[in-house]
Amino acid sequence: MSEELSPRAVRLRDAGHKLTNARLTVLDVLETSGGHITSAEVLERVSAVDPSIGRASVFRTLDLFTSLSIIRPTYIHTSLTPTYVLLPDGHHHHIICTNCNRVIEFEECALDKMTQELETRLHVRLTGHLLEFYGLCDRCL
Amino acid sequence: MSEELSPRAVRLRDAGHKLTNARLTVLDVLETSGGHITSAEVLERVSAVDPSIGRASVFRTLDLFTSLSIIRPTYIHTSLTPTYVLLPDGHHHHIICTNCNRVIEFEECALDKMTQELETRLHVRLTGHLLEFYGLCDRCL
DNA sequence: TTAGATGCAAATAGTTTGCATTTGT
DNA sequence: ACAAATGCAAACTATTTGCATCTAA
Repeated sequence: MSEELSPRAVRLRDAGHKLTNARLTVLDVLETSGGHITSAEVLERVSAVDPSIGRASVFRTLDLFTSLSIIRPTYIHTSLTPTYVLLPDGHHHHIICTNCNRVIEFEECALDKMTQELETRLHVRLTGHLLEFYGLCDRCL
Repeated sequence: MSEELSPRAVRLRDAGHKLTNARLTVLDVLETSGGHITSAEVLERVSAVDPSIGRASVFRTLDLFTSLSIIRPTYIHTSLTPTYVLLPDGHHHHIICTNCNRVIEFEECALDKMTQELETRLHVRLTGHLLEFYGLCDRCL
């Protein structure tokens, strides 16, 4: 089985985890999802690709990826289900419209200095971040 | 019933919602909780204060407060339960240790300019934000 | 070879809903 | 007075667990 390994798959393997079919499939679904996806959608797409992969493994994989900071669960509007956000380079930024729940993504990086400052001041090692803004989008103003 | 109204209670009333016993109790529990609290803890403390308040009302209130940006659900470590974070002045910042799940809060405000820049560039009105960093705390390094 | 990961199905837990009743304004 | 909110309990849905089996390294 010699597919191209995505950088995240390498990260996974380097952290000492096996590159199983279930994990690689979930990873691929996440990576081709555009960045925001609910667990229900992951389940659906995974079993479209390979129906033999069980629900439990998908959840176990999502938990594993979360603990590795590969993804991050966040709330968009459903209270019952989180949305998983891929953390592309260990970070992610978006705006959530509190009226229509639209998600607007944006790029920035004023946080690099802040990261360094916090690492020094608080004696921590930071590997990623999520920045969410809440407000009204142009359509809802 | 003429208690002192907290600024958030005023905000609630001004948004056209009734100041019911259930809502004021949930608000008080949140405000005296230190800022991070799960729905289970809210339920527990609310019914310790007034056992006649039903579960459903607590959830309805948490949803209402979320939609008003009074609180924000976020994931700390359980995948099944979110943690509600009070948004003190419409924003909140913390670091989550991905090893021990400790939450470290910090102050900052380099985001004010970013907020203004985004409002202009993307034609949105922003009312709050949540900034989460992930990494290892001093005890886990 | 073997620790780690899986799939299944049943169990669990958290949240939501419908509706008759109550309450804030 | 009356729309809005409530409490109850049942219904629902998402997630987790235990365990025998399988598989990547």
